[in-house]
Amino acid sequence: MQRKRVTSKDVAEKVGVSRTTVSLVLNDVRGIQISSETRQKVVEAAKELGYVPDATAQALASRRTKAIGLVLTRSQHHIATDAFLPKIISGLLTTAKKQNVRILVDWVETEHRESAYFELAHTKRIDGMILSTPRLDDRALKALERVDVPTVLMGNVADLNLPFVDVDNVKAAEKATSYLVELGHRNIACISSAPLEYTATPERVGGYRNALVRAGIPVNEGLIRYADFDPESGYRCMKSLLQGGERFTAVFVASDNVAIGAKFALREANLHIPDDVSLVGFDDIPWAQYSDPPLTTIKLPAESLAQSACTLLLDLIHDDIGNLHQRIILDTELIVRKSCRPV
Amino acid sequence: MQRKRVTSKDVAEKVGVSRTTVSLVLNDVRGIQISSETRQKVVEAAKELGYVPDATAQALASRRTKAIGLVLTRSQHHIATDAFLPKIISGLLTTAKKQNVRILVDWVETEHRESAYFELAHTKRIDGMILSTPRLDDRALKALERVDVPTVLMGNVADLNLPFVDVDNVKAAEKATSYLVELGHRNIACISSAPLEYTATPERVGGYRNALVRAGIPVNEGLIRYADFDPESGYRCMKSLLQGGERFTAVFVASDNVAIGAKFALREANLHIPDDVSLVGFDDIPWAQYSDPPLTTIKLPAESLAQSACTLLLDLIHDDIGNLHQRIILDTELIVRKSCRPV
DNA sequence: GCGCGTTACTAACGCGTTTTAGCAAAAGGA
DNA sequence: TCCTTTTGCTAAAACGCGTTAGTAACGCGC
Repeated sequence: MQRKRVTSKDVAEKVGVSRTTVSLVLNDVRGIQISSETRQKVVEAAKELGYVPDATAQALASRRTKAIGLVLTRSQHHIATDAFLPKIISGLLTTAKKQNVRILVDWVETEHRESAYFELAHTKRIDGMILSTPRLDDRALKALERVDVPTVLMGNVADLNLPFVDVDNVKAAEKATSYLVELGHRNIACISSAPLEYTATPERVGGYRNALVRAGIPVNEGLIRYADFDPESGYRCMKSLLQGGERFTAVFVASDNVAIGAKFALREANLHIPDDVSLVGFDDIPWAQYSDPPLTTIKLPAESLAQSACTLLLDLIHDDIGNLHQRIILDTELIVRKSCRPV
Repeated sequence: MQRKRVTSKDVAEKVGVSRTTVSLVLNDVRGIQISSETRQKVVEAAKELGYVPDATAQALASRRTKAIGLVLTRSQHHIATDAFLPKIISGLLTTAKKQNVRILVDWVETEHRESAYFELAHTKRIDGMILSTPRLDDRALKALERVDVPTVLMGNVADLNLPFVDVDNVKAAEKATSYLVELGHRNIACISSAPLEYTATPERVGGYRNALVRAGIPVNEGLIRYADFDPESGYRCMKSLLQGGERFTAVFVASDNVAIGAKFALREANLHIPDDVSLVGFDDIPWAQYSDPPLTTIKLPAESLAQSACTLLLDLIHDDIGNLHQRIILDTELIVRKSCRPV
């Protein structure tokens, strides 16, 4: 079955034209004159022979790989339990497909980040890259500013001059917390989605603080815990909160995935939602609406986020220069379900 | 910052040798004689100049892209809600990284599958591919047998002569169902993970049937429902079961993700787990152990599955001929938690 | 019948590697 | 001394495409 590869040369010979003509026709190059008769013959011959251009040769010649990288920087364990990744990939896939671009998932290990970004850029396997959940302390990121590969971040890093796509985490967290305040809660705890190095964390916890301050409620640091993405960390945080001695009637958990564990800890302590404790989540993962009771949460438009990131990146790649530091902020929405009640 | 690309020519000139020598040294080609003095000089010069080989040129010349494809065939919605994908990706990433191979996620739309597989193969962007959750009616799969790109399936298709990696779904489902039988249940319902076209479905439902038959319990077709991967379909199936009039005291749900929805339907009907209904799941997604009550389920080694698939594929790529029809079956384990009780 | 513009192509180079074939010098053996 | 190996390297040919510069043929106006 190892029938020989069909190259553009074969097509050219079959029609009796040059390879150049074949290339011009098939790539639909504008501003070039080829009789529609020849065009048709080329197209037909190509189809007949089953000609599929060799992607690597194309890439070498055109200096475009038609592939973009999704770069993950977290640990293997965190990737495996990331309730979010499927949506990102789905979003990326849909807009990439439309533009006839492929997606390369790459994983940069925590240890040698600096050189990894550098290599990623110089290897030229991809035309651009999307970095998900950047960290504040990622010094390697700074290097990216000077690297010539278009990059967009999913999630903002304040003092970095790169284009990014994000939601307004501060506002979203405020919304969630204010909702609890409006229900009359005054002792509201907070469990973050991740450690402080991840940019979304200070933003969301900040929003929580803002909401309290605005309502004239003093912020009690003893009611704040920092989780680490997965349910297990949520479980630990909630237990710590419960054992901490500080009283609370509501909790804002800045990640639904974390909330899964947090909820379990409440249950274990024989506390009921929403009767004993009100709970607001963040993300609106599929589980949220089938949770018992259905979880009130902030809906984070993950797929749109990915799609925007992808579109922005592709613009960047084609413009070469254009919107060098564009920022896209998407809206979030509070989905009220049944995990909260008035005090 | 557009400093010129460093090519192997630059390295060669700096050391005063030919490009060939540079290539031989840097690729550590065996059976070739180069003085260790020259070797060292080349390595140093490469590092000094920051030489990173151009992946596309490498691919064109060596006819190896050092990339494998993960091909998804389901709908966008199903990809977005796939609680499984992160583990697959994590598993793939770890073994791929070790072998210095990249992962390309590709999505073949349902409509034009046949040509899509063909193109994927001839494009030569990838050295091989992994197909996840194949479907029985995928006629395009047959074409894959004759295509010259190494392929491994995650999930078996009985009459297909391709290497695959899978768990013994029949046995696993038997294990789960038998567990319920042993607890004294006789009216056991079953909700599948997916429609019948997906190969795991008939296998798992088959295992459920086997267990009943072996215990001398007649199979009641009215107690079987077919879900569609996501929680929502699980919710629908359970509701349908509840409204179906047939009595049951236990349910085997062949997917934890589906169980999320099924559980919600039970709750809505004011039925308690395990007091009113015992529940066994399948997959052991992170949620399972933090569910209330913690879900007894079959642990499907997703990451190992992905790793095996990746290893097998890479073997196939390198051997060219070797284990052409290898099959790897991984073990599953029943994780007993608290969602079941004796009648 | 000459100049000029347009139409419809092609020759040839470039992309940055890997790979094949081979060669000069040094070493070893008789 | 002459012949054969071995050692250490190189020149040149792929690899399969994109692209630039250029040209042949033709029509048209004068």
